[in-house]
Amino acid sequence: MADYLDGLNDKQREAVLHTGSPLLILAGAGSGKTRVITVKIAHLIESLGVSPYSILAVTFTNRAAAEMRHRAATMAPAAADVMIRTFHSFGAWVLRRHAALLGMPAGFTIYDDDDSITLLRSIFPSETRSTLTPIARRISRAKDFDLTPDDDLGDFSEDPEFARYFRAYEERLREIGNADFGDLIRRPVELLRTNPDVAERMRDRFRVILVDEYQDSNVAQFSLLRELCGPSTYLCVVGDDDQSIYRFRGAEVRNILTFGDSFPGTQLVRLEQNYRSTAAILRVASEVVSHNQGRLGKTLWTDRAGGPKPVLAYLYDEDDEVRYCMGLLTGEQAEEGESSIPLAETAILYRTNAQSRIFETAFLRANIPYRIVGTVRFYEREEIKDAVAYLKFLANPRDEVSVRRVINKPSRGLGDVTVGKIMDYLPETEGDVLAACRIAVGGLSARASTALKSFVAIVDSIQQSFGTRTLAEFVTAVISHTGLANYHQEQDPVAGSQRVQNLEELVNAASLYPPTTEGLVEFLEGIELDSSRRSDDDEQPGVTLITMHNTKGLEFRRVIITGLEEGLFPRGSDESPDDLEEERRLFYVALTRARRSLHITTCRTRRVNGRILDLYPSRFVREIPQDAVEIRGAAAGGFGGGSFGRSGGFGSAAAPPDDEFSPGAAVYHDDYGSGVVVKRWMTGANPVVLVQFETGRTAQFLPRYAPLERISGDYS
DNA sequence: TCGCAAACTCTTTTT
DNA sequence: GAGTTTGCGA
Repeated sequence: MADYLDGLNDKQREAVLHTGSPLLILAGAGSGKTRVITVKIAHLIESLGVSPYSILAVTFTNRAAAEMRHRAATMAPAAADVMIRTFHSFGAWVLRRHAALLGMPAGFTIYDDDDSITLLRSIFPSETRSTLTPIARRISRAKDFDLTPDDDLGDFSEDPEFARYFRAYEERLREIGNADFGDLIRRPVELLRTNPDVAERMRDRFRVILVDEYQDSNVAQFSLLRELCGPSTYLCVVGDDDQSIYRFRGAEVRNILTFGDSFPGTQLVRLEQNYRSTAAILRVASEVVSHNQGRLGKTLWTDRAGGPKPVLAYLYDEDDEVRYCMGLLTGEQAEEGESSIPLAETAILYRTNAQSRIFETAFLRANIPYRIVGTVRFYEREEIKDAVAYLKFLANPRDEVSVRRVINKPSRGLGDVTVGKIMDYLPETEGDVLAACRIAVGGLSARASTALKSFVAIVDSIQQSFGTRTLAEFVTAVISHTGLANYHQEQDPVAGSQRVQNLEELVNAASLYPPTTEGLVEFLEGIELDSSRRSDDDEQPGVTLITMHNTKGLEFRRVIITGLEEGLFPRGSDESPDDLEEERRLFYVALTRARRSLHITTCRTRRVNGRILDLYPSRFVREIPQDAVEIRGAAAGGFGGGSFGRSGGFGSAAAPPDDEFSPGAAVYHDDYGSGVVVKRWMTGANPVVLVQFETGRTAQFLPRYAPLERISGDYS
């Protein structure tokens, strides 16, 4: 037996060696999932003689794809030829090859959510961005479910007009010839369904399909798998229903729950031995997730006994939270025997990106090195999107959205009115925007006409220089010719140089591609689909600041999960039981990232959007058995109505009757003094009140939890 | 058409 | 707090 099988446990080995029927590997957190997939790839190639060319491995993130590629190739060099891609990148690969069959230009580029909104705005100029944003989101969601405007969209919107928006959007997108994220999955499905010969060839090529993180697949992705799998395809999916955290973007836990029904004869292998965390950490995680109903069920175990008890810290506010974290980092408050955990082995986790700022500011001031994962993605930076828009326009001359972005950037006197006039000529030019500009020049005011001429001249000169030098040189030329570099430099002298640096990074990235149309398109696709690309590649080791979502697949020696407050995590708004369970799974993911040391913090007060909110510990905190954690901070003293100190477990809140706080009621708050309730509304099941205090400050509270009392003297 | 200021609202998570 | 919309003056 090949030596790569050494060191696998029985279940892992069973999963690797399995052949024949479809296989579902239910892999708990830290159970060696990636190892099993990579060994399986090596085994398929080296022991079973499967051609690497006929293996397709699909992941959800570029990071996971890169890691899998690396590990597989290390084990079996031939694995370098395996197609390992994200779902979206695979979809783009399929589309690129068969674009003509779907009436798309081969040089189509990809619209992100922002571009979709711009497109909607160009179709419905009288609607504001804020009305179109939710529509764009719904369209995107409908596509996740493999739906078209002709399908029954009742589940997506009560608005009967929704189908109209959706249809108009689809029509315009097809005229332009570009694809949005949803199309990267849905249109390949369409292609395979309507072109049996193409589907046949595809199935002939990919004899083995492996899918990672299957619990996060959506309906459209399931459809794609369905079309790709013929009677002789070997399909193996790996996932963990407890780690499904992307429902909001269409992920269907049901895909994994009902996998066996969809693919009859499925074998199930459970990987339940955890190699990552201590028993103390696993206990917390298991207890928390056991509160969920919809589970396949799975018991993680480890033989790694011992390790410090996880710490639950009750803190005053977010500043206190920062101090607490810094204390851990600098070793002042480190747990026994753990003072030597290096910064690079520590991660601070939070629910929303906005929570990172305060850590960033504090760490900068205290000179604590940190790296922040995933806030402003490289491609989403304004200057990058600008430069890319010029390039996209070059790749697809019908790309109205990109033209709208840059036609007046830097400002050359071409406003909405003029742009509208230009676009009116699109039908005459079959959508070619540059041609429309050329026609429009004649029918404009002298000023606008001159401005437009200069834009056309710039685009012309860019076009002519394309292909005459390396792609990097070309991109450099675009950035300087268009005036973008100067524009961003002057626009903001402080941030400007950073922006110019980012543009230089874009040039760097371009140097990897040839100066051909194909090279350009590939370059753009790489940028559009890989948001993990970072502009500041100073990979100095430091604390990791990261959202819980982003930690999937990662692990750290020490993990600090912050902001365990009701309303923040779980996020309170419009919570359905399903939403709540998803939040709980997210907590489970966060907890199981920790190898040895785990801290959980909860604050009684937090500034959210400039307002100070009184908060109550997350219900998830109450789901942790008291004896499973060491409690630090203000827990014993009690606050906010004394709910913490009560016997019978933390969290037996003494909730005042809700109707005490109707508008007009005079109230007294322990910290802010007296005031009047001005507004009262419901957030989920919780009433929220807005109080105007005599000091002039206003604040929102959950009266159930806040130290807020009714006093005599109504104003109503 | 542009730039500025004031008002307003909405607030997750990501390919 | 940020991003967006709206209104006004140049």
